[in-house]
Amino acid sequence: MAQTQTFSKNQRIVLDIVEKAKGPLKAYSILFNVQKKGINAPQQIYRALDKLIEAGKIHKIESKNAFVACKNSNCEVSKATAFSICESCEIVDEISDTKLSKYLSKFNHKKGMKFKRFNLEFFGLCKKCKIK
Amino acid sequence: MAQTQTFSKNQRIVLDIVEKAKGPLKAYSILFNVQKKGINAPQQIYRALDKLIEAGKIHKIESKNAFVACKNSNCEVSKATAFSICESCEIVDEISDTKLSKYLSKFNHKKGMKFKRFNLEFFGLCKKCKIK
DNA sequence: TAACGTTTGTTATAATATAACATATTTTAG
DNA sequence: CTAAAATATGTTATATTATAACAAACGTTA
Ligand SMILES: [Zn+2]
Ligand SMILES: [Zn+2]
Ligand SMILES: [Zn+2]
Ligand SMILES: [Zn+2]
Repeated sequence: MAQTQTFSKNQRIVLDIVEKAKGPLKAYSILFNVQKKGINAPQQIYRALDKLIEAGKIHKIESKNAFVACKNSNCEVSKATAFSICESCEIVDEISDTKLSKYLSKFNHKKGMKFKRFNLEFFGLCKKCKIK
Repeated sequence: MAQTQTFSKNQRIVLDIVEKAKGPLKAYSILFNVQKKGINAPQQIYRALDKLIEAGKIHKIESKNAFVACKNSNCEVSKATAFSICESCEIVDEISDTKLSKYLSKFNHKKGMKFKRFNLEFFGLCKKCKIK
């Protein structure tokens, strides 16, 4: 069972914004959104993000330098993340597919490297953008 | 069969540096390396990189903002890339595993999204770094 | 309450990437 | 061959993303 974790003030503020967002948020857009709450500097955002990522509550979409809330509560997804990304509208969806996750977690490189973690990003066109 | 492609002067210079490098290179490190060859501005590097990536000769390691030469000549890997990354020494290795590639290329998201491309990054400790 | 680790606030700066515009070069088509 | 179009280059400036460094406050524990 996953440990219930307590977060600090800034961490809660950042998590809240990211969870309420419809899509991935950039760090500076988070900053802009929380300036009324007394957070003034990028450091404060990046520090909160670091902790939240470590805790698995937030993931970074590496190809976009943006951040999304984890959809899979109580799972170890921060070590096994997969996303689908629409190249047109940029919508991002976290993929939770047990088979895929198991397949990749078992995958081992020939060169003797044992993997601790992976991140997979799929790109394409979402349903809506295909129609247009 | 893959088309033999001709590259422009700057593109060849950048490709050459990246191919000769032992590991991933950052854009500004490429820039530094080619200043004696008359390339002076980041734009010139990024433009060359864009073309080379499109051509599948170079891949971007998204989690590191760095660039590596493609190991798999004559294949369509730019649409199906996988890398192993050592978290200690940061060595990067392009994975060419037909099964893995097929498995992921066939993978389709439930939400009706058809994927065109994916990028997978595995993290762990390489052989050398495990011993230390 | 003292010591320690964590979080915060703040200023400054580093690192990564793109915009915009003027030229030059190469390719294509009439 | 030659005008037009497409591609590539050079250059300056700027935008975006991320970290360094340091001082102060807070929270926990011994
Ligand atoms: Zn998740
Ligand atoms: Zn879309
Ligand atoms: Zn490749
Ligand atoms: Zn290593």
